[in-house]
Amino acid sequence: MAKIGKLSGTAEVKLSSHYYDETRAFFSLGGIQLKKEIVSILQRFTTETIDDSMIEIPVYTHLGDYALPCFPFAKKLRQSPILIAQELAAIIQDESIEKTEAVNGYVNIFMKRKSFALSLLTTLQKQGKQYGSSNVGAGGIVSIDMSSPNIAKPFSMGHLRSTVIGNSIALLHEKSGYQPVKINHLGDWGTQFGKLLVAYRLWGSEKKVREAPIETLLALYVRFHEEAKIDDSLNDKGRAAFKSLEDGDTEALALWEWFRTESLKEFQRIYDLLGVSYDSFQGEAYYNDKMDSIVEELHERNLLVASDGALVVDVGEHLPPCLIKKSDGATLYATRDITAAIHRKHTYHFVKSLYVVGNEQSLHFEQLKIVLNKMGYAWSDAIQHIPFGLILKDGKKLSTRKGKIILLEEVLKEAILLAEKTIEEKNPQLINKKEVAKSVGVGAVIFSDLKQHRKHDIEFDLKKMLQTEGETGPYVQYTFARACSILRKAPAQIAFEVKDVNDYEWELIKALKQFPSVVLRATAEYDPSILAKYAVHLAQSFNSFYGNVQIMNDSKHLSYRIGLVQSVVIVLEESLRLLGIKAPTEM
RNA sequence: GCGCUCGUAGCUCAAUUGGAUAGAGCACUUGACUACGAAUCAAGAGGUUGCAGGUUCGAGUCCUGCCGAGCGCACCA
Repeated sequence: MAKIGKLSGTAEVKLSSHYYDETRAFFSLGGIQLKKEIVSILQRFTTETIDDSMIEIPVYTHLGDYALPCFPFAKKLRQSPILIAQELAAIIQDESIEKTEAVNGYVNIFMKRKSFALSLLTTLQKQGKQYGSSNVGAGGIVSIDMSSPNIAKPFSMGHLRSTVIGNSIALLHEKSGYQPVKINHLGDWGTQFGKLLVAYRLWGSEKKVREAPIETLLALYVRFHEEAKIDDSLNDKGRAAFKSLEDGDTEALALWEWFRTESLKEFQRIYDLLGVSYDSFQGEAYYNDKMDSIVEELHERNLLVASDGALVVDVGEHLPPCLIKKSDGATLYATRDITAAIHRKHTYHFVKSLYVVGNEQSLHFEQLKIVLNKMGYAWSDAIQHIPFGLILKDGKKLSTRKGKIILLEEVLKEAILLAEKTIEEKNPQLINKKEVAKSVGVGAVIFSDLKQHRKHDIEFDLKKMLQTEGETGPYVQYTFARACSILRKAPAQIAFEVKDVNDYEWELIKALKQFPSVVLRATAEYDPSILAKYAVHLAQSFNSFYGNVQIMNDSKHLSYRIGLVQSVVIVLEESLRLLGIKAPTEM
């Protein structure tokens, strides 16, 4: 009943408080600390307690750069917020503040643009790519379970999400001072292989598999499920075949090994395209000989219960029990995942263990954590499911079993082809066309996935995915290339001087200033979309600046504007890198 | 039936975690390339935030109840 909601509610609270701690930690660091600076300035003028979280950035530029809403003080001071704001605005002054205004109960604060800009640009020049880096992770190891495609099946669009989200989360954690360990937990074990073995023995041919491994194996798998609908005994044969595999049948093992090798070859091609690498490929099969001792441990702790011939762990009234062994003695997904979790803890001593796995598996991870907790492992709290929405086609889930599937490789190829055509049209004398087309095409696909929040289901739309205009990867890449182009033509320089700051430049400077906190927030929330949206925002600010301000033909402002462009180049490139997207200097 | 995740412009998504006039992109209409890259920029139009209550100075955001969508609910992973 309501108990379930309560349980998951607790988990949510934990998550958000964790995020809050990291944000806190960030503001106490030496990097960007503007909110804190503002707080300490404001605090001098009132006895009321002011917190970082009370400072906000106004929606409109004409309302200032920062604002303090005075409503929370009203009740205690027994005075109208409008008056409080007026009083505060009248007395606040600081060398970094240009002016303050009281509007509708807000104190609006306008910063001194010149000194603000000078200090930011100086910081950026000094720190370069290190800008936005921090040590909130304090070197802690974070294992990330990601991608994890199933052997003998094609790499589908569904696995794209886990791969690119996981990759970006790893990069973000690294930037924030953690040590990520990327684990590709291959789906290379389980009843499905028993079914595949049966199908291969019944209808398969060695020659065909050699010619087109994945395609042939997929066809066999789909056929199995079609025929099993009519002949249920096939399912029993599949289960039996898996059992014999698990018991070490040499002929079955040889076939399995062969299927696995062929699959890995194909996957590697895609990972090369995406530019994703792994620290471990230990899939489910790796844990085959490690499960007995775990089952034994469960038994010793009196957690195993016999139920309809199977062995289960009771995880509470409101959840279905966690299945450890089937009635035929074979293991299950949960058995392997429990074993893997313990093995990872022993191997990596992680401070966090993340699982970038689809929304639909949240029950499994809930069970996993409870079982580990019942085993006495306090670190079960460090396990965190990072769910994401499904890729839907016509509003429905894609299903391998029904052969309803979209191949990632074909989507990527199409994207690259389109990028090639666009380059041919817009920049035909570009030197390394192929390489750039790859970066842009793949960038478009990755970005279209990362820019929306993880948890949303995505309706698959090839046209949208290949788009290069508007809020897209290629838009950000194009902005970067444009900025690089200016730097190529600009005179080399070291020092710069800020004469004045116009509105276009000011927007850009404020956007640059946000980067470190964006990185931290994206890390803490395991949400690359925050960074992707930021990258678009920064690119928009730059393009607006570019379209309205003469950079090269104004010697008075030249040095400072070049410095600004250099800063944009640094932050855009770093943003794209953290998303796992390449940034060509020309396109 | 129960649970999880959601519901914002025609479409895809934002909204600084409860703050000011709910913002972008796509598509549509219009304007700008002898200033640095037009994969761009500038402008226009587009809204009862699924519905109904509640909490408070203030709700797209929090609470309750409906309606709708997707996913999940032991021998698949």
